Amino acid sequence: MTVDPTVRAAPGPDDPAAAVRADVVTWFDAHARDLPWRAPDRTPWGVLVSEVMLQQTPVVRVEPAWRAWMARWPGPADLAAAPTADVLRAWDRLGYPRRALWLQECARTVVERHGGVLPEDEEALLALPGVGPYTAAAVRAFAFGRRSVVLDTNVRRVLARVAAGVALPAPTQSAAETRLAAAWVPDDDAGAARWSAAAMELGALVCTARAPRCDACPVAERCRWLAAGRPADVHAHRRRTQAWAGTDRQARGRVMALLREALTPVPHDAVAATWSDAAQLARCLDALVADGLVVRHDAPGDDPDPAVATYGLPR
DNA sequence: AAGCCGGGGTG
DNA sequence: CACCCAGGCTT
Repeated sequence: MTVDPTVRAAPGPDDPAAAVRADVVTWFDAHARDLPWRAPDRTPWGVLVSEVMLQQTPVVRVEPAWRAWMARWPGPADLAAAPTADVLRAWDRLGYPRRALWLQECARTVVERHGGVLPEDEEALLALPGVGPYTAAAVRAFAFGRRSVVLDTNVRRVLARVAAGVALPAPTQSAAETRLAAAWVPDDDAGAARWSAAAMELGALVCTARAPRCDACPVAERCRWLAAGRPADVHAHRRRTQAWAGTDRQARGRVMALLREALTPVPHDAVAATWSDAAQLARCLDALVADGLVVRHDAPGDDPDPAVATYGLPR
């Protein structure tokens, strides 16, 4: 079904949502973290870089990486011209290195299709590699100060508790949830951007997933979940934590860590030493090559035997 | 809608 | 040691 993004919050002085928004924004003004991508000298491109890095990676790990990254490649043209191997090394251990690939592709698209200027239009943003509904909305709000429905894991959790009265949002995002979030976003551009930033910050610092600090919450008196006695998560039985040990993701991570450190192509034997299951490693290497994260150099005489090939990061 | 894709800090 | 983190892409 389609969701009308023009749905507005009900006006009026007795609107409880408006009261919550006002208090959350006031709290944000006093408690917002001093993050570099919020600094006055930030650029729209810098905001986009931060949003991509923050996809599933915590703020504390992103901050130093973002500073180094922006110092090295300040704008999309700089990143577009960089060797991909350097980009993947700079990504370091932020995780999900395909994001680094997408970010460079994004930079090249911005240069080629938008003259090196990040577009404000939501459709144009969504068309960029690695930019999905969240990131497009976040860039519109935080880089350009435009109204958008920013719905990340923090906002989902805040609305689940304050508005819906449940411990945590459902495992998968619903259309009703998007509609609710849209209804909570103020009409005006500046107010909308401020609310989104404030709601995310509240979710990150106070209304946390693990141990919420309701005693420090600016809207504790209006929270449906707290009023209900903080009932347990209804969806707990459906949540499945992703396995790690022995998975392809761990194997891929081993390979990428090895190749990031290598200054010259790595012989297959050295790659094989990082993983005991040879068949699994072979699959992962094929997948990494297909993803564009790894390049396989066949031995002279065009021998396709993977056992005598060498591996490296793409130039 | 569900599965896949890193890595590390934390309760 | 399970859980969580400013998600996106593919099927």
